[in-house]
Amino acid sequence: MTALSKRPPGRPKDEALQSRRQEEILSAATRVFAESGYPNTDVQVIADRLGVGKGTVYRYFPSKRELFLAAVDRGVRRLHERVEADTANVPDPIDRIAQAIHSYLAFFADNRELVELFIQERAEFKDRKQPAYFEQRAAAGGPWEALLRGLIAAGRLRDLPVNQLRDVTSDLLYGTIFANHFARRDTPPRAQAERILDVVFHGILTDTERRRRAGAAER
Amino acid sequence: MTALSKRPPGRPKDEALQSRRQEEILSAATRVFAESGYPNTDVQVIADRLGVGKGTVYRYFPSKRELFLAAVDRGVRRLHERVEADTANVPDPIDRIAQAIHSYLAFFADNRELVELFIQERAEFKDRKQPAYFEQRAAAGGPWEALLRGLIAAGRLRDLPVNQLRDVTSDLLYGTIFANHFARRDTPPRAQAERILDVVFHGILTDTERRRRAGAAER
Amino acid sequence: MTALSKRPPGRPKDEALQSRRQEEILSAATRVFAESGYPNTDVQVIADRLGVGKGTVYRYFPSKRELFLAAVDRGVRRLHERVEADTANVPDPIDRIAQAIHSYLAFFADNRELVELFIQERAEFKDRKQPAYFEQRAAAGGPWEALLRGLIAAGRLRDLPVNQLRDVTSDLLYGTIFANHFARRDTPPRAQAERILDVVFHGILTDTERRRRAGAAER
Amino acid sequence: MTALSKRPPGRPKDEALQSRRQEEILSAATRVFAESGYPNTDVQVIADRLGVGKGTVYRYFPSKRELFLAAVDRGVRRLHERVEADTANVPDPIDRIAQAIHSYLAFFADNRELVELFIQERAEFKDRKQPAYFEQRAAAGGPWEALLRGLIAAGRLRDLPVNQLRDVTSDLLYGTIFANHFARRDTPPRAQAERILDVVFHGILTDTERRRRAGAAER
DNA sequence: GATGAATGAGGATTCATTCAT
DNA sequence: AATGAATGAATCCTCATTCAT
Repeated sequence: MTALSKRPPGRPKDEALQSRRQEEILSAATRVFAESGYPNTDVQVIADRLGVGKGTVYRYFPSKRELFLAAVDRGVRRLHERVEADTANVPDPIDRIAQAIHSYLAFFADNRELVELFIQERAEFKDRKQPAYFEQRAAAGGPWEALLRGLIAAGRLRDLPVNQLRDVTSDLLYGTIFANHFARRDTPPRAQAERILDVVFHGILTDTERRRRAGAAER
Repeated sequence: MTALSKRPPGRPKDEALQSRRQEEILSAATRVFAESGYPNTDVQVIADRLGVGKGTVYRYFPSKRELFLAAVDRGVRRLHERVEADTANVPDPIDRIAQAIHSYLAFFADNRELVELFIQERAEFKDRKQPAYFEQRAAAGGPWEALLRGLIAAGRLRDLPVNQLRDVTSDLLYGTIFANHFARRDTPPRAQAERILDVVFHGILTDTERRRRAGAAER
Repeated sequence: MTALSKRPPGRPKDEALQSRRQEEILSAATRVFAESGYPNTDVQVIADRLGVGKGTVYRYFPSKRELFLAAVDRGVRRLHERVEADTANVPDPIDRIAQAIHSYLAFFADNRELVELFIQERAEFKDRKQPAYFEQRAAAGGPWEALLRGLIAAGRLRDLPVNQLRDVTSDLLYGTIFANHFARRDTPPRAQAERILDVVFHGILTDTERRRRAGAAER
Repeated sequence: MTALSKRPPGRPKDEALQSRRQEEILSAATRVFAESGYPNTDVQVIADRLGVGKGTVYRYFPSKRELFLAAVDRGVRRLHERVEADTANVPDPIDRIAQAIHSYLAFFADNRELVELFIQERAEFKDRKQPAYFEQRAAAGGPWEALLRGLIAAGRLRDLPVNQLRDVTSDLLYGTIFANHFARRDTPPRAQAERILDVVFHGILTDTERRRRAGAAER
């Protein structure tokens, strides 16, 4: 609202308040859903956690389902923002990949409860065409594919299908955060990122073994 | 029972019936849970699917919860058996790894519903110390670690911590089946296994890039 | 069946076996019902206690309800028989009353579980015109009323309505066995009978007080 | 709340409503439980009787069991209050006893359904250490024992153990209300109290018979 | 006759959602 | 706007009874 616009009569709607409230509710909801699971979560408990009435939660989200999905979407969005922010200023493309992997792991180390939400989304809302996470992954994939293509053209990455590169890496990360969570692993993100990168970049075979297999393949 | 042995009065217990029924119920339950999700599954539906009464299901499993967990455990067991059977006669250890990866992917391609169950187990039964899948993974890990150690000693695998090798590979597979399922990918297991192995064995960098990075690291 | 009667062809029905079985079942049922209460009692448990199949119980009693009521009726009958037997040979009528009271208390001391059954009968089967106990009490009351009338005529009992004498005494006994049971009192029947008789026979007032009240009443 | 105090947002809690509702529910529950018996009572019926939803009943009492026990406790409390109120201003201790007995019988004549509840409590909740009625009886017994002791010291009551006096009287009353209820007797409490008191105060023997027995005892 | 496998009606309880205050 | 009292649809599980063997 600029200084020039006519201020309407009566108490102005406080839009900022609205979205601040919404943010608070989503934050509390994320924690509670992660702790108790979607079906075992009472909306009442979320309200209690916030110190507001149950009706208030319903003023901001029309149903438990919408509240949950909004919490998931918020999580996916925040993940994306984090990775974007952390990689924006990394000049070398391969370093950018490395940084993205580290940011990803660090984000989930800081937001363990989101792993739960992602699982629950899938367990409860099988009707959603695709989980929010995968929608995002598909949507945000373009720039990364371009980056990979560039690296192949530059002779820095092996000439594999871009899809393959992307899927293997994404799946590995995805599996890692699940496994971290389920097996209650507590590896620091930095170390974990390095180990993953070492394998993804160099593979697990020794040079000798690689040559042997290359020879075998030729024959 | 010989002709001479006194037949006890009344209807004889049929032991075979017991376990046949149990198996049938678990199979139907797996499908229904996967389709509808644990909380949305009415035990009545499982019974209907089998053409038996609800009470019959409860004769064999004391609660919906136990039924579900038994279905999960059965799935984990069958996965393990499949991988065991497929790898038992592969002489070369590296081929054995490759075969295990292929079997794993093939198993889940044939039993898509199990991915759902694994998710649901985690979503609903957060109290279980660890999901059945991870318990199994920990329990069955020993032989694979020995195999990896042998390969390192033989100079065929890079001298990385065995843990790292194992976790990265396992996590990658784990992430793959989830992603396959969620993103509704339909890659044939054979092709998918090859792509994964290509990356895991050789990494994604070109030889040139590897040398460059090695040089950079030295300095 | 006399020695002269023609034995019918085929295996003779073993009537004695029938009623022995029935008796066994009632005995077990009495215990289990008393322990667990009617609605919480599984017919299965009664069968287990006897080491027979559930179906067998149903061969002898058409329903859980009938089984329960038969157990109650058996209890009432046995109480009656016990009192009859114990008092039959007591010549003096007042001694006979005293003996009846003692027998009654002794019977319930020996058959605590029957108190439970009487309660449960009333709690569960409010449709029965009157509990079995009270039916019996009404049916068997005649001889006792005659006895009381005789004692009044003989100037040994105060000239009170026979009803009053009977009801007060019966109610006192009835209340006593309930209270014994509920308050887990463990007074020996002999002592308890004596205390009751002392009050019932002589009242609780001193002679002085009785005279005082008699004087007051006259004025 | 003064004009100045800030009224908190939202619908204010109505404390009075709470306890009014609770009382209404207990009253309806008492009637329905008495009519149908605990296990045959559907909470829905209680709600219907009140014209509220089933959920409302559960808002005030966490389970059918708790609701029932609260109804019993309320009954015991009301009985106690009635007797207290009726006897408080009776100066002569023996008259006080007489009044207590009358109040007790009158209370149950007015609240027949409570007899049912007491039975049902015992039949269904055998795990409660002691039925509410007996807990109350033990708890409230002290003053009465003191009163009896005083009367003995004053030479107005026979020198019998206070326990005996109390138990016999209590048991008689207890048995009376049960018998009234079961045998569907409809004696007015005033008349019934008088008959009971007549026996309890003076006993049933004639003076002649008492002397005879005293003489016999001496020899 | 005896048995126990199968059944399904019945009932307690929960909790998302509504709406009067 | 905010609240929390009220609601009733939804669902798990039990167990008396039946009946094939």
